[in-house]
Amino acid sequence: MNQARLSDHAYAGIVEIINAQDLEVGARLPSEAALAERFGVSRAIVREALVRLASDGITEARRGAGSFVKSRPSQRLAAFMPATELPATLGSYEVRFVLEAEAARLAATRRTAQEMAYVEEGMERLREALLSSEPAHVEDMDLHRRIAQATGNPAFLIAFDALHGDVDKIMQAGVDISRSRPPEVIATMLREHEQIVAAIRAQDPEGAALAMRWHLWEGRRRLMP
Amino acid sequence: MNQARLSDHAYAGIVEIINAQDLEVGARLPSEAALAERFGVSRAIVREALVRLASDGITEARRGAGSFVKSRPSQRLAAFMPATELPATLGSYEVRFVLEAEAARLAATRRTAQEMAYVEEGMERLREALLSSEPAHVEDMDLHRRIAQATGNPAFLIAFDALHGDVDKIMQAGVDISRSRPPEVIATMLREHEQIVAAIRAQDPEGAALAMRWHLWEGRRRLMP
DNA sequence: TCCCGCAAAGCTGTTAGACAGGTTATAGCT
DNA sequence: AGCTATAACCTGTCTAACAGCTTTGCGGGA
Repeated sequence: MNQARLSDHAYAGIVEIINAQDLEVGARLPSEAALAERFGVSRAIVREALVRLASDGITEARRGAGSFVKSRPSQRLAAFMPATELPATLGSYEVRFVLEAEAARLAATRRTAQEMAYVEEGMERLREALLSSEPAHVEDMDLHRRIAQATGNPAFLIAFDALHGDVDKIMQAGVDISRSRPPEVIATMLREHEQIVAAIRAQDPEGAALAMRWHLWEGRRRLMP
Repeated sequence: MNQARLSDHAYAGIVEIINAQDLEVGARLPSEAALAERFGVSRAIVREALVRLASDGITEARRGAGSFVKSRPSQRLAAFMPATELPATLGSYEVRFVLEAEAARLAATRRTAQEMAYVEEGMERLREALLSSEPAHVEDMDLHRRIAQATGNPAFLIAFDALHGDVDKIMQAGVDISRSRPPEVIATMLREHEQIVAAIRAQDPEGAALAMRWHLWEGRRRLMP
């Protein structure tokens, strides 16, 4: 791993100030200079942390006035709680069931020819990766992502990418397991994906949603029988 | 709106470099000094952008070596495409339908007494805010968030928070509209929320999901009749 | 010719100080 | 008391510099 930047400490420190001092939404943070002194770093470092906090929607800076709390970070996990602490093998699947099944349904409904080609390309890559019996979790996730994209609705990608870390972890685990397993498992995974893509190709919304749900369900079972 | 920071331009500029020059994952970006010169800003600004890009998982900095592409941002919209450019009034709703309906269902299934109290508290705040005929979009969103939290599954919160910006924008618009509307609209919104909470209280999964879907559907209709 | 080692150049990480331009609070005047 | 001007403070940005790490390239030895 990369060693932590000072601005990461500043980021965490500011979050802790908000939580520990129970700053309400709208409350003003200490000035950049004050924060710099408190953390024993330069103002530039504090600014790097504040820019991240602002882009994470936690704070908001008003020129000349100060930085203000925009939303309490107390339960905003994404930014600083590592994915390992989530009940990932179960938790993320629950969200993926509904999210990706709906994405598959919509992709089947209104994919353009171009989006379909993009999905097919992802399927082809996954096929090659699986048949070479190499770890294929990157290609796997990429195909799911392409399907989300084929909905034409960026909001699906936003939600998908937010879960990216967890999804990644799950698939990594899935690969580690399936690699030490008979090849029929790999063939099954391939078939499941092909059914999803086929339904999208055939513009069959219910079939696509069903195939996606089945695939995710089986995937979870493979992980924790 | 707040006027844009220079680091926002730098952020978008770097993203564009990656896309336009088709930099593969692992490719090296121009040095901070080079980027600063290209954008006509100081190195500090470029660093603020790079820290954000790194925290967004798009780039990775290696001390002494440079910054490298970690994942292609081509379609990672969340970070730099302003929510206004999304088909928010439609797009985000599509995701919220499935996501929040499922959250309501699960909340009804396995909420603890403590989580229920947390939801009730959010409902009470929303009631007060609506009855005082003040803008209540913060309380509105907060209640939805508490329901997502009552699932006990952090992944729902992650997905919810990812859509936070859009949801916020939608609700803001909703408030702006409903404030200039007859009070029966406000009463209706209140009733819809109360039905959702009541279903969760009664541990009625299907009722909760249905009420949530109805509420979101009506909410969208109120925005774009 | 090929390989190894070392030095130089380049890069990120961080600091200090400065100034422009905006906001807030205060002191003084009416 | 109410208003206004001004001073104090804050964010946004720039410049210059240095520490520590990595890569490059050159030169010498085998």
